[in-house]
Amino acid sequence: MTEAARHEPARGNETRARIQAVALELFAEQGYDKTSLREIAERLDVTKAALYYHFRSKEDIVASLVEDYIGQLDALIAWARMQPGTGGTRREILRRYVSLISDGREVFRMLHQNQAAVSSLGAAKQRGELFRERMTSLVSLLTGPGAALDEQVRAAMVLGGVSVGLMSFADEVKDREKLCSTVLTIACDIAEGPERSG
Amino acid sequence: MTEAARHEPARGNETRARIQAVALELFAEQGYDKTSLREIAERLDVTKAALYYHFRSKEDIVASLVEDYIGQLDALIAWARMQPGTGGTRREILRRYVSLISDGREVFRMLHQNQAAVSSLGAAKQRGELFRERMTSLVSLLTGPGAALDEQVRAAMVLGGVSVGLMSFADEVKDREKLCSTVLTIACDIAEGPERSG
DNA sequence: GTCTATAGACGGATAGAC
DNA sequence: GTCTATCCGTCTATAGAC
Repeated sequence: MTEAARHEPARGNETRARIQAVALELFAEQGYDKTSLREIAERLDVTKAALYYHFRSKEDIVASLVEDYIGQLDALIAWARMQPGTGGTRREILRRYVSLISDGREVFRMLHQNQAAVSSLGAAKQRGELFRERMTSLVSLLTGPGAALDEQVRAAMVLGGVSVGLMSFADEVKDREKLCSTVLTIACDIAEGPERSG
Repeated sequence: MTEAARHEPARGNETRARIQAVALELFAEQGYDKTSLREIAERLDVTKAALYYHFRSKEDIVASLVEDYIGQLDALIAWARMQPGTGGTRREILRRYVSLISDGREVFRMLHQNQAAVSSLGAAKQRGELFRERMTSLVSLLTGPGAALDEQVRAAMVLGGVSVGLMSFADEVKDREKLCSTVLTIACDIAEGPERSG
């Protein structure tokens, strides 16, 4: 074959990517339910029907957006499960988690602005509750098995704090790298809080 | 008048409250947009039209739900503005904030599951961005004016952590008071972190 | 790959009887 | 306060031409 694989024509994927970009922006901005396919199509100067060439349904568009992000989260969890439960591992988990959210901040924001809408998606249900489940896993990995309640609460608060810290200041900071390292430093500080004597 | 005030008949307010309760549950469970007035009416064994006697619109229902919660948040901010910027004040802000979220956890959950949907409500826009604005105020009150970036980030992470901590474990803990005090203790610990030497 | 046209369903909201 | 009936708008999705 002198060309790219038949079912992945270059132009087609370009258009597909443009659809995803516009959909992501609109979903995050004004919500999944309030964004119609007509609106997405208008922004791209195509018609609704054109969208259906690239995606089976509206749900399919959001699913394609979430897919990669969830995959990375699962990869992080899988990696963490194979590491020793040391302080160094926990810091590395947080470091990777911060990077993951920072890199996928658009999707992350969209996801959290539309939790109810996205959670009730058929595909989402098959994959389990998108977030709750993964957050529980990460909490376990940060605390170790059979941790006391307050350790679990602390770990959950660290993860929640990372999200809020990154998202709240994402738009009003010039140097994203610096924001990430600030958040990471604080997160590690919090996570190690109760074990300072150990 | 031997009866209650004419425009607040007992039965009417009972029904109104039942509508609010059902709506809150459904909005939180499956989302604002995916919950139709027909569905709410069916649960109450009345018709859609009956709902319109108690509320002008669907938007009006959710607005009535949010009203009280936002009012309490504003009251907390107003109170905090009149206090001295001491460590004791900051702890008291956090204590009240924890109570506020714990008491209004149903509304809080609904609100966060439907951020996009609720934010684009007309009434919401008039009151300013429901959350962002208030969170910024609270961050200022926790850090004092002109704080460095990392102090602001830390304060934002504390507030985010409180929400996540309370919501994540709300369903799997028997003693809510204890969860609140655990979260508060950790929140204060985090908030005081960088000032330990001062 | 993109178009026009339309099917088919559902939602919010109102009118007016009781 | 609650009902029946209905209007009108919008949406997702599909059929079929180009």
